[in-house]
Amino acid sequence: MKLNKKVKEMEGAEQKIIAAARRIFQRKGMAGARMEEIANEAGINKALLHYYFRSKEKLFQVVMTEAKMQMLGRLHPILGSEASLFEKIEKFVESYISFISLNPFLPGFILHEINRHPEEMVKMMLSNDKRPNLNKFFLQVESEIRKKNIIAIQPEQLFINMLSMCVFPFVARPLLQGVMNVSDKKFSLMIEARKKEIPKFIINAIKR
Amino acid sequence: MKLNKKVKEMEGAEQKIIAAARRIFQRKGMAGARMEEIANEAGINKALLHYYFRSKEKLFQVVMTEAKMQMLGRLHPILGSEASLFEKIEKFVESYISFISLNPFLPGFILHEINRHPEEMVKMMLSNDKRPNLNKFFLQVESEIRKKNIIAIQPEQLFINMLSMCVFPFVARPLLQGVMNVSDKKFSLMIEARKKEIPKFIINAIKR
DNA sequence: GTCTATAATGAGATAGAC
DNA sequence: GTCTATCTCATTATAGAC
Repeated sequence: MKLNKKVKEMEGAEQKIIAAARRIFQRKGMAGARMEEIANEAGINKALLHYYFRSKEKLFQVVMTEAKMQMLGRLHPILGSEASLFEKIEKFVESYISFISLNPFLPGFILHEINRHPEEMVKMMLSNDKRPNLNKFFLQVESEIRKKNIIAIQPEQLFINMLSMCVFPFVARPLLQGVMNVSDKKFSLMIEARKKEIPKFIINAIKR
Repeated sequence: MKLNKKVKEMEGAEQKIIAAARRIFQRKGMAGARMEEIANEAGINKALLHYYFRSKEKLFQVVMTEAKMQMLGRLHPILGSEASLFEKIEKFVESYISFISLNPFLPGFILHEINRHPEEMVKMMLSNDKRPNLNKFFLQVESEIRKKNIIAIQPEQLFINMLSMCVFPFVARPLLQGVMNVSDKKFSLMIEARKKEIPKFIINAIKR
């Protein structure tokens, strides 16, 4: 779509709009976002939004498609790799938390929008191209169970536990900070610590 | 507000409206909900909504206040009780999952709205009355660590892990089902199983 | 491509009859 | 208390000048 010539600073209006739309949509959701707000955030005019993207819906689709690819695209490479199970868990947690730290509103955004249109959204998430390769991971877990290296656990449950512990703190951050009475600074440190703590926790939980 | 005389079936318009507002707001959020939709869901007229509750905002506050009390009110009784740590974990997980199973959209609703207005919302959540009594739980964890009954772990991290595993599956249900290719029926069974699986998982992870 | 001005629609809120 | 009809304003979208 654009010749990627070193990608200087501002890539023109189109990219500024997408960047702005990302920020606004991710924080407020499709229904809560205002086209004018996005225009202001991008430092341009409302009419330009419609010039580049025909409608709010279209602009939303761009942001959502990108979001979904980022969140799901990261599942495959690691969980489908050839690494050992424990190594895989360590790599996955570390990499997933690192990524979400850079896009903290992404998970909440996706989850909220999916709840508003479960059928279409899920179909859209999975149809396009690469359906996450969880089977390899699941088979590996079952194999380790048979070899008595880990306790008996449904692979799906293990996966849910791992994903929950990685993602939930971001989705629930303000609430958790409020309930536990924790500062921004301390919470960030705790998130950072979780990159190592979660794998330890999981491996402790399942190893024999 | 009403004499609770056996609470027959339909409790009049006011209750029907609240019930409808709950369903719509919880699924679509404040911004995504439509007054007309709520009216239809309640089987009454738009104007009646404004007769009973002056505005959309007021109606929203009713639903949100109720929601917050239900979610946070359940933290104290169990985590602040006199039970042993392991027992407490078992009780909490079982009870929290049971409750959310009956109100599956509640967590996502609260988390989304908090993200839209972090300051006010969190203040509102914690001000009113009972701030969750997590200190007792945290001290208990530290005591068990000193007694070498469990491994060293930051009590906050343990709490986050526990809450994540309980709540996240509901927030992310459609996505998880899509990614793991699991039917409604099977997912419900998995949730039910988690009441026992999560405590086992946690206790395995922390016990010496 | 980018703007200003304006049209078109959507949705919350009110008036007034019954 | 409950309804129909209507008002008002916010927001998406377009027209048209530059």
